[in-house]
Amino acid sequence: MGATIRDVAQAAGVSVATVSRLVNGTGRVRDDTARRVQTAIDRLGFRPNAIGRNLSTARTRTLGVVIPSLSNPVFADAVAGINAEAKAQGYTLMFMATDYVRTDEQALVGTLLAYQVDGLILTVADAADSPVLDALDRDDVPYVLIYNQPTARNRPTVTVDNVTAGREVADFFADLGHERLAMVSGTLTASDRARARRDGFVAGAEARGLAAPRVLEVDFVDLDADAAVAPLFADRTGAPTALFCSNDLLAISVIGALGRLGLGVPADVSVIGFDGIAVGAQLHPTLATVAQPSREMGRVATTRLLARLAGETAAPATVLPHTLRPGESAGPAAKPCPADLQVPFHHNGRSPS
Amino acid sequence: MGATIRDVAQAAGVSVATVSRLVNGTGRVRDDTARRVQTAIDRLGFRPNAIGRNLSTARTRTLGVVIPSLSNPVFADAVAGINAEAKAQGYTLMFMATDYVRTDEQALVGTLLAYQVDGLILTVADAADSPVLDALDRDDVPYVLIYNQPTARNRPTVTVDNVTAGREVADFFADLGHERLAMVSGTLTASDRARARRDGFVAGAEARGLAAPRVLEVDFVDLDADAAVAPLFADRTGAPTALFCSNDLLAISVIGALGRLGLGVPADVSVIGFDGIAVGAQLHPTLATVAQPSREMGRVATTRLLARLAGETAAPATVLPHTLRPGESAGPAAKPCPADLQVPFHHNGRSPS
DNA sequence: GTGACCGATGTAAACGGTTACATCAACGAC
DNA sequence: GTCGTTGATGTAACCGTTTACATCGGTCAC
Repeated sequence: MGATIRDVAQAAGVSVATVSRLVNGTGRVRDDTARRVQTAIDRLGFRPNAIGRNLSTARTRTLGVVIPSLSNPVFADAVAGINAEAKAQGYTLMFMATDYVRTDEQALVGTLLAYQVDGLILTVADAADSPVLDALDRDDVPYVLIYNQPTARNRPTVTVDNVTAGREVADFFADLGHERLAMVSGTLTASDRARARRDGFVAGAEARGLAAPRVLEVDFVDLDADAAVAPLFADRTGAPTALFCSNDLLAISVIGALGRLGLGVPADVSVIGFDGIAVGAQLHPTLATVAQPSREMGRVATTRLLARLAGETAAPATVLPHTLRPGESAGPAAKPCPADLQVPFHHNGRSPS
Repeated sequence: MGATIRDVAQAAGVSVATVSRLVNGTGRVRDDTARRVQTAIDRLGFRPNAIGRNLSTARTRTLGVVIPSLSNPVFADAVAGINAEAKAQGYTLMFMATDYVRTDEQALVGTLLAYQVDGLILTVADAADSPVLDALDRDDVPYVLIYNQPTARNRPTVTVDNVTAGREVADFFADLGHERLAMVSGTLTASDRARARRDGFVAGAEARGLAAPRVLEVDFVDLDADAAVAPLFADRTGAPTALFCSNDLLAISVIGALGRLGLGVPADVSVIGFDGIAVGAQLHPTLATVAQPSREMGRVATTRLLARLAGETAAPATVLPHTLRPGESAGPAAKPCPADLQVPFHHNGRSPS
């Protein structure tokens, strides 16, 4: 296809070493020689083959990224941040999505490593119990985790404090007068951070003297929100008045399902999500959420990884600040007067058959 | 870092050729030899270096992807489709986002080519006028466009029929009784498809005997929706009652801005978007939109690209079906004065029944 | 004039695979 | 016994770079 360095060298009447030196700016080249070589480069449309370069330098200036899914804006944002920082430093990304199939992590990372990526940025299902990470540690491959919960293994991680955030959500609800809390979470075994959020939430509820929140685990990948949410409200009198969803996408689906169940948000049920995806602020009602600085997390993770590649050793965990962002979807608990309790359900337009 | 094929060969007491043949399944290897080699591979944790392989085979089994942004779910969905198909065929992705900076396209594609991607899938600002595509054509680099508008150059493209879709939106509004239409679009020069949608929309309005829609061009990247939308409604009597937004993200922002202007959707203004991103169906009001099969577009584009890599030549443009998906954000025009009601000065071509 | 030094450039050996071709043993046909 | 064939394996060139080291004028101090 393209011209090689040898073609250029021949055309310019110099050796390949001279061309290489000029192209990379290593070593000095006399001005008139440089001009001659440059002319040849332009004429032949020479573009150095990165593969050849990588092979001889054993570095690719490529970063591997493995995330659960691109369809969730929270990951798309992080990747955007990674991409921006990587680009700024002259690195290119190769990325793969696991689609939440935990057992695929290994193979994806394997592929990336075969391509000799210089380092990896990943979100795994569970950082505390991960064959992939064990393998990376064993082979001394540089990597940084994002979103994952920091563990006793002291793996390099960029994250928010999920436990505290969960606790704050419980406080938030308690401050609004809610007494019966619940959580709707994606598969807990597939997400260490969801577990952390739950732990904080449950602990927070307990600290405020509230009944232990019911925790509903749903299949986030192909979600039937209506069916998933229904059981929570089968028993009307004991039904929760405040729902913590483990992520915003889930919260949005849940709010839709609640509407179809005839439950108003926030009139009957308050809902808060997690992530702070941009679209949440555009919803009606606007989505209350715990916002994570996703783009920034991607940026910081990249910075840390590149620092590590440059030989520096850094702290195991970087914790970035989260923000509990109130929204119209979460309001004060309905006054617990008996009258209210009798009319908790207004059915939607569909005529009963 | 890892063991090389030579290490394995030595450990197993065979030549590198034998190891290579076993690993790739090319050529026969005696059973006991195979076992010996396999043992060595396992023991050393040998993983073939893709760089070395690529250099000698001149193929990388890597696809380059260039899209405007990952933050727009419509592109994230397409990438998910590309990723799925590529993975299924044993290809890996390298991708880059232009962040709508048109002049960056060239450099990004250049980087990808330096990495010797086997082919490219891209969405450029304007397929009819694109130095990047000219260069790719000249160098005979295989690529497939997605989302872009097919042009006279017959470049391989996977898309929906944006013009027809735009016309259908005008029809849709007209059928609902709207008479004053407008469009809010991202920068037209940065998007050939936005132009096509506008052209169809304007033509459709004309065909129905409506006044030419006002077309508002906004900076989509950092959008101040409130300021952008305001001028349309400065004169409230002449203000449009139906708004076509060139994409869903824009529509969502516009709906928010309308609310802050005190305008109800759809009571005062009907809004329809374009793309069919999943979150639209979860909004309140649900977002009317022209849905494109984004994931499928990514999948098909990948299939076509891989076919091209396998030597097949395919049709220039694949047009996938779009769907005008009604939603609560678009409703009948508010009844004007009774006099107007009696004088329907347009009809839809079908005979009244 | 000689030797040290210097800057510009060339030579050739990696890097880690693939693969055309060579080699070699075993076997059967004659 | 010779020859041809076949299957298993080895040898070494090659892919496109980088780079340590060699080379070669020229300049300068003495």
